[in-house]
Amino acid sequence: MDLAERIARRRSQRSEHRLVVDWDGLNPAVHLQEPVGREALIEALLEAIDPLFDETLPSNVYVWGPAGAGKSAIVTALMSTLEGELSPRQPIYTTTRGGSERLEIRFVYVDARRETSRFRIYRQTLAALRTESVPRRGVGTDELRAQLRAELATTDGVLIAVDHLDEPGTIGLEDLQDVFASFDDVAWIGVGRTPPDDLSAPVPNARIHVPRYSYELVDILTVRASRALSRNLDHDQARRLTEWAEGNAHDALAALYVAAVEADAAEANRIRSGDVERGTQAIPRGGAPIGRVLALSENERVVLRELLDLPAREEGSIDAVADEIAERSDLTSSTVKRLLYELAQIGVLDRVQVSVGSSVVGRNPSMVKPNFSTALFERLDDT
DNA sequence: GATCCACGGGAATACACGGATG
DNA sequence: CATCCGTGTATTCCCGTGGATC
Repeated sequence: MDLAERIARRRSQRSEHRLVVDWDGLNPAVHLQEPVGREALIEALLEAIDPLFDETLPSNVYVWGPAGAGKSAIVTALMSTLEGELSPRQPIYTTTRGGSERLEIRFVYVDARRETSRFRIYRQTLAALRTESVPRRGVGTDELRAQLRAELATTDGVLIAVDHLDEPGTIGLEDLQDVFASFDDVAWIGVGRTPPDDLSAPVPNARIHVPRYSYELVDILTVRASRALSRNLDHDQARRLTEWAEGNAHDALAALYVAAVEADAAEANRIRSGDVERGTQAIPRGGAPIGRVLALSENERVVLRELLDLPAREEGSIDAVADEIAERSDLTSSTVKRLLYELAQIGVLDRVQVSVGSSVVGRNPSMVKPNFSTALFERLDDT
């Protein structure tokens, strides 16, 4: 979108009193093409993968830092730009025997929250590299690995970024080493929260620490808001959000998103401080990131949706809640119960002791409550 | 026929608590 | 008083089965 177009769009939006021009601009799970306030880190990352620019694969890299520090933002932006700049837009070469066709290094981003098995990682990588369809079932992991190996031969190597390692429910750095151990023409960037010293697996020498945001977060909110809103965000409100979020960009953006929803619903022409207030109240600090929740399987999200729809979800043991949800879905109570426990284990739900009357015998039941922004989930979880 | 993996259910383990035991 | 035991529930762990796909 060029400048004139942007201006025109704003004017027309303004005249319709639309505050929010582009919801994705505020979506914590969607990253900017051009990260803000992380120039030094990007430089460090480029340095680590420098051999690429001589058309050789770099060594593996480990990127780590706390939640909401912008790891995904940097890595996704880097990978998509590299794929755009250094890889052919479409493969136009024909493989002439003995010909010296110039191959290319390719770039793939994999979200370990979605690709939870070795099979899926191979599959996702393969799907990113080739245009023909990739089997989902009926073919073994070894077969898929062989197909990937064959596909790699048509490239000069692949740099694969695997995000969200070592989170509850995702594979770890150790698994990643193993998955690509037998590939010479693959280098990877592993991304996780765990400090290298706390990992038992061998960690690549190239390590990039992404620290929590401090002042930069104000700029990020400001830039995001300027893209997403037809009116600028007050500097004070941006500051208030970053302080409340203690530097966690996800939480700050999520709160801003909800604030925008409030303002939009009220047909306000700017985000008011009451909106920000309600935004912050709608986000559990340090809860599960919305991207985590959206990456859950269909049935896990069904369970969450039903849970949120339950008339009185504040009370009710897991057992009782599972029964109710089972009635409203085509899952068994037993399966719903298992899913609820699993969601609690990965931090999407919180388990809280239900204060129970004295008479009962046996272990005390607990109930679950969401540990993520339900407002955001309800808006972003389409289908 | 092979393969992956989501379901579903049951086995094993953890916990709560009153009462018995040392 | 500290520990163990029995009973009843909650929670975690595990694995066989079957659907969908190749």
